[in-house]
This record gives sequence, structure tokens and C-alpha cells, in this order.
Amino acid sequence: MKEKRPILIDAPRVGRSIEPLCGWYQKHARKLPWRQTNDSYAIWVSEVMLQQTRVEAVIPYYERFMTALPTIEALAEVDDDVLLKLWEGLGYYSRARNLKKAAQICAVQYGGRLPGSYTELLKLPGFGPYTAGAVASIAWNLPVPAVDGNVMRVISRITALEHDIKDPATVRAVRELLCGVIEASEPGILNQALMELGACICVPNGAPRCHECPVSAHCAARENGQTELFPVKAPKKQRRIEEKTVIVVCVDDGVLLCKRESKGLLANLYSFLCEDGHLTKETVIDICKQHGITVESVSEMKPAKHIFTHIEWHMIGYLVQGTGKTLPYENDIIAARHQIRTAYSIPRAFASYQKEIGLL
DNA sequence: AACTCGGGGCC
DNA sequence: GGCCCAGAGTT
Repeated sequence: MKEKRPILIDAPRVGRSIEPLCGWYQKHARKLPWRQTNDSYAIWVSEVMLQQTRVEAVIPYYERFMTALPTIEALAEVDDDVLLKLWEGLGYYSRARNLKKAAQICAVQYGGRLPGSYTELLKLPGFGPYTAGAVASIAWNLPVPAVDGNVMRVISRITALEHDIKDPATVRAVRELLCGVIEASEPGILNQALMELGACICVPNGAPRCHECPVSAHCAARENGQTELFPVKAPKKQRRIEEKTVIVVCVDDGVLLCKRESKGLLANLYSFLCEDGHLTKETVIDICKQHGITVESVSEMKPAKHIFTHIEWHMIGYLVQGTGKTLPYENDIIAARHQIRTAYSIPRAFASYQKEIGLL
């Protein structure tokens, strides 16, 4: 049984930290692309990309995305495959789908702009408490918190918070605490300063760089020599293992691709034939026939492993040479190699097999 | 409250 | 190999 305790946070320490923190931010903030604009759409796109994704990974995606889709109207009208191709490799692809959905709502209901309050933002798909708070505070300087993993870690250390920072109740408590102090500051600066400190100084893995920290004098974990004890994290959950058989079918100059289902893992992305279980060569030939392929030869490919957050795929692969004129499944296509590179979004799980046939 | 949903860069 | 990242949606 998990003990339930009231969540008490040392608010005065947070209050004392704000001034030095914001001062530090204005001197030391990294010059990131989305910090060079006041465009709420650009800030929105960046915040969605940054969900569960590191800054360095986002930068090239962000630049490419904003060039291709510079306005909400452009996003609202973009073809789904083009959108997914822009997102290919970023992961959590429902973020892209919700981004477009929300853009369409903005186009129809709000005259092509984001609605201008935290509460209205929160109603849009893809906007949770963090993203709504981030856009409202950074783009419009509205006094609402934006609590992400960085902020939780920073507050956890400053206040020596004994509760699991992943627990939604703890996140709510931190959000409410910040609601009480954010009025007395520049909301956009404060929120970004908390995140910047978490990303650059009060780091997640490895020792925090307390000697460079503008708040070290106010930090409870630092005072007690307990920076390693915070943040408190819940025990990890276990991943399940799934066996898969990847079948790469080459037909003339093309490769067989299958559009994945519209729900679930890697929804709407393209892949090679991918079946449950580790199948034999004979079964593979049978499956190829079902897909309208006349098999000429089959060879084994390298086994591969791909790790998702909650699943581990153990893949074996077969390379099939064949011919096929009619494809009975409507989600199957024969794609030319250059099309695969430029038009079809293929998740990283299949990278090993893309490389093996020279497609990556 | 617990699960689902990607991928990569550190340690 | 594990960790966690400028989280949100579904059940």
C-alpha cells in the first residue's frame, strides 16, 4: 500500500529563488530558434516538438517544419503524409496529428489564430497543462505556470520535496505553488528560466552543477548535501518483449510498403511487411502470396532489436525478391526507392532493414 | 491511477 | 543496459 501524505512544499524557498533565477536566465539563456520570435504559432510548434524530446533533437525538425508550414493555415491544410514525413524520427506521432487537428479548429473557429487564454488553449487537442501554460506565458506573458520534467526536478531539489515527481498529484501541487508566485514576476521569463536551469545546471543525469547555479544559496537539497537524493522517483515499470518478423519485398525497382493502422503504435506510418512472431521461411512465402507477390527467392536478414518506452521488439527479417502486379490489400503499395526517401514516413524501428537494402 | 505512445543521448 | 527528456490522450 502506498502511503498518502499531504504534499507540503517549502514555498518561501521558491519565492526567494525567483529573482536570482530570472536574472541568471537573462544573461545565460541559450539562443534557441524559437526564442527569436514572438509568433505564438512558432512557439506552439516548438513546445509540441519539445514534449519528451531534447532541445538538440528538435532544432533541425523545427527549422524544417516552420519553413514548410509557416502559418496555421498551411498546417491546417497540409497532406497527412507530408506532415508525418516532417515528423519522421521525432516519435510520439500523435503529436503531429493533434497539431494539425488543433490548427484546423483555429482556422474554422478562431479566425486562423490560437485562442488567447490558457483555458481556451487547454481545450485544443495536444494542449495539456504544460503546453497551454508555455504558450500563454511565453507568447503572451500571461501569469500561468508551465510545469515540465525540468521544473519538477528543479523544484524538487530546491525544496527537498519527498514526493514522487512523476505522480500527477505532485505535479498539481507544484503547479499550484507556482501559481501563487508567478504574479510577482515576468511569467514567460520565469517559466523559461526554470526549464533552462533544469536543462543546463540542475541536470537529470549526472551531478548537478551547483557551483554555477544562481539558486544554490536557497536550495534545500544543497544545504543538506543531498542533491543526489532528489528528485524522488517511483520504481520503474517493466517492458514487455514482442517478437516480430520483418519481410522486405523487392519488386523490380520498388519495395513493398504497408501503411499501418490509424490507431495504436506508429499509427499511419509506413513499414515493410511486419508480422507478429518469429516466422519460418515457408510461412513468409505464404504471407507474400496473400499480399499478391510471386516469390522468386528468399534470404535471411540480420536480426534486430528496437526499444520503445514500454515495448521491446525482437525482430528477424527476410529479404524477398519477387514480382507482383495486383495488390489485394488497399494499404499495400509498391514504392520506388526515391519515393521512400522523400514521401513515405518510416519509423526508426525499421532502420536496420532500411540500411540493409541501401535505403538509409 | 495506470497505460499507451518514439526515439535518442547520456551515464 | 537503464535513465529521462520543455507530456498528452485513453481507459
